Amino acid sequence: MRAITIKAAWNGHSDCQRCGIRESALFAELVEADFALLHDQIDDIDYPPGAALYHAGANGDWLFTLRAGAIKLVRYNADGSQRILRILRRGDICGLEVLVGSAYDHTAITLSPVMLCRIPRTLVERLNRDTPRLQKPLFERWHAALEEADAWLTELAAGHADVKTRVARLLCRLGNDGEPGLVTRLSLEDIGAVLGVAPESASRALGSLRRSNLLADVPGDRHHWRADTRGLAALASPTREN
Amino acid sequence: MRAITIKAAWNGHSDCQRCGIRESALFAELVEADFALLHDQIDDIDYPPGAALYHAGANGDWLFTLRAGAIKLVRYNADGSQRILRILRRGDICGLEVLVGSAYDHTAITLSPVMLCRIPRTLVERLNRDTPRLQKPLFERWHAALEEADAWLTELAAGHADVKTRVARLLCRLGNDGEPGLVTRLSLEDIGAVLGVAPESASRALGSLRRSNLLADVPGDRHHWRADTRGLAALASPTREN
DNA sequence: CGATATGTTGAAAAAAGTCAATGGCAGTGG
DNA sequence: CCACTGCCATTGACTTTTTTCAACATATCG
Repeated sequence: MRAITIKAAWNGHSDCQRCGIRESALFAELVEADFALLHDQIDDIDYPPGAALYHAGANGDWLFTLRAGAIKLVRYNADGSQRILRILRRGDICGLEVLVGSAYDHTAITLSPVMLCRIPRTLVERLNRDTPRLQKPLFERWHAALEEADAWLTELAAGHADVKTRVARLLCRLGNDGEPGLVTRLSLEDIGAVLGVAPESASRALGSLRRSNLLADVPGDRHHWRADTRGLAALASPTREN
Repeated sequence: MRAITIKAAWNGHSDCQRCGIRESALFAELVEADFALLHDQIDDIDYPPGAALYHAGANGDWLFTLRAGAIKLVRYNADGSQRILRILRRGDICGLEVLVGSAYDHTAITLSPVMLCRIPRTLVERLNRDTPRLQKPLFERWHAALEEADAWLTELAAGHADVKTRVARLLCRLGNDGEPGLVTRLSLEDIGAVLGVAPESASRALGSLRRSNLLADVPGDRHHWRADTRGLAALASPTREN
């Protein structure tokens, strides 16, 4: 591990009322009056790939809403190896746990250039006290996180599916909403840390997918792959009729 | 799979104010006045082993608090195999998700004789609307469920640990609070469904643990094992100094 | 007392891990 | 501009772990 000096770029305060992901954001159901409280408290920040938003166990003063890019939530084992527990995409929230305890449960690291909103914990707590409108979205966020964890346990964890199948499933989950066929690229080490396999095994699985024309590099773009989403999905689901 | 006719025994309404797990229960922080609302709405029910509390996708009208015994939360794959996502113990809640959507996310099946409280969804919703005291415990429950899912992903899912180690970790999690050294017994199929391994592999791991005197059957009790918790923990954690 | 479930064990096959060598590519510094 | 270095990915050969298939044991239940 090397020390990285990351310069996060501050883009000013967020205008939540005109936010591009407003309809899916935490504050979707707030009304005009509520937004007065938000003014100047939420910062709009960019991070380069590989930046740490926060570390597991650290005291948490902020929640984050991801507006573009991808973030991995990581936990480190006693032996120093990492395990990736979730990968967050546009519209996802991270750091929700600071509303319960005050420490972060995971380490959050950017996988690509990231644009996000940084929301003070105290603001969410105050809004939640003052209006009943925030509670439902908060419950829904908890539920979504749990659903995601459950899906990883069923689809991505070992058992009844070989590495190639699970890599295909992972790639399906990494699809970019905007451009179909474009998936965010992970390092072999990261794929290994998601699936619990050796990086070499991940490489062999990717190689096999490439040879089947289900996956290809994007020339000049080291942050994405080009993927045959339908083909991968067919491989990923055991929908064979026999 | 065989059809089972299960007769659940109704023990009358619960007296939440004098509940044995009151301090850790959902309603721990309610005050005297709130309990008036609870009267006669919460049922105290017993289930035999192998009973289904509810099925994934079914409409959910109840939450459950587990007062004794163990419950598995299961999801079925397309090919009919089961995956166990969590195992709930005394004090745990299941069915929280009905507060968000109205359908259950998993199938809940008892692993042993179970005593639980059945709470109507509408009651929790009303209480949560009328008093602010329920929100914090609800958030904490969501958080606890997510923590548990994350722990399973890191400790029990494959990767950097062989079957024997993971079985040892699972057994550590199955310890009974009341009687140290007594752990709730799972079938080989269930262990397989938790760890994502074949039942035969689970059997071999258990055999190895038995031969090391870390595990033994309890004569006359098919619902428990006797385990050397310290020895298992030593096996489970990679805390070797070398 | 069979009949069915569940658990155990052995032997062979398959999957994945490990170790090591190689190649490409980006960034660095002459 | 080019060699050099470090990082990451790929590939092969070999080892280990786990699965699979099968046979057999044990227990429960009508």
